[in-house]
Amino acid sequence: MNEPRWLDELEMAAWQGFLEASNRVARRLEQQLKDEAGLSHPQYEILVHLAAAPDGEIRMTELAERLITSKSGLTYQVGQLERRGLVRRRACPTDVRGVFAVLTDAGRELLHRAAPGHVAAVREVLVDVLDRDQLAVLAEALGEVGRRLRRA
Amino acid sequence: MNEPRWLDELEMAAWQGFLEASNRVARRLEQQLKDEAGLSHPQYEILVHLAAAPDGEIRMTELAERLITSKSGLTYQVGQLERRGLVRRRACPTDVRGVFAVLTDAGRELLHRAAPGHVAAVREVLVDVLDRDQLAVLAEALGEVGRRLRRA
DNA sequence: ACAGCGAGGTTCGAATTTGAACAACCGCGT
DNA sequence: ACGCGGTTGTTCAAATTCGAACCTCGCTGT
Repeated sequence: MNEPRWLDELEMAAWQGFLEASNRVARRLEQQLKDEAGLSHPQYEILVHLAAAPDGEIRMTELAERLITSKSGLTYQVGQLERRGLVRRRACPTDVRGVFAVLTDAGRELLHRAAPGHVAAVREVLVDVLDRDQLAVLAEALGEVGRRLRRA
Repeated sequence: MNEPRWLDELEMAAWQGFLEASNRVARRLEQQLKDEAGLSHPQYEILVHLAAAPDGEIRMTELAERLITSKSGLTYQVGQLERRGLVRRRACPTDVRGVFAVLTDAGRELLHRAAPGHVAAVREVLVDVLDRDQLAVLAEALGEVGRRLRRA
């Protein structure tokens, strides 16, 4: 506990900016998705990842890692989506324990309807607010931040 | 409902980087604070804001806005901190409805003990990962993102 | 003075989240 | 073959979050 290297002005500004932007953006998108598509952000992300995967299906554990959420949390949300017919579970043929989350037609359809509004919101709150240079630095810098934490 | 403007590669990289970094950083800090100080991140933030305020006290609504949380959420967390003697409530003299959240000595003390480890973690996951130029862009760009959402 | 509009906080119920505990199972090494 | 450590997904209780309803009260216009 000998070296409290505090943050200087620039570091503090970056950190606080990051914190505030994270919270506000998350809050805004949560609301937008709820209003326009009846989905929570975690649920929307599940659909997005499934839609991007081959055959629209991903193993539960793998999906939980991509979504950066707990396994139990994913079990719950997939359950919710399953009740609404947007996702379905499929047993893994090669591993009895394994379970695939599979995007249904209804799920894919809802995603198609929800995506435009969501992208528009993402543009409004972040992408269209910044210029190309800023976007490039964001991608580079935050990409590295994420990558490091992914390993740890 | 005309054709939506999808995100190009750079925009997508920036957005995904932002999302992943937000989640992973939040998750990491949450864990760090819980382990080393027995505080959740929202709780830590409450202490920080109070410590930075004149007389270590802030009105509930004002505090909720700064923390970017709901009023009811703040009521709950202040309740938790109060039970632990880290914060105390004080009636507002000029407005009977008003309530100040006040940092206690114990709260200030715990914050002093928790801060070094927290700052170290912030450095480890974000600040020390980036160079000065990147920090400057982050501060500028995300500052603007936050500012816009604050108004809306 | 006073009615009405809104702000300030809390309370309430419903929805989520997390980690720990569990049960079942895979597959490597001997 | 067989034992065991490590995985997989779910269940469970506890903690947290949110928004809506609510009550009290401050402020403004008349």
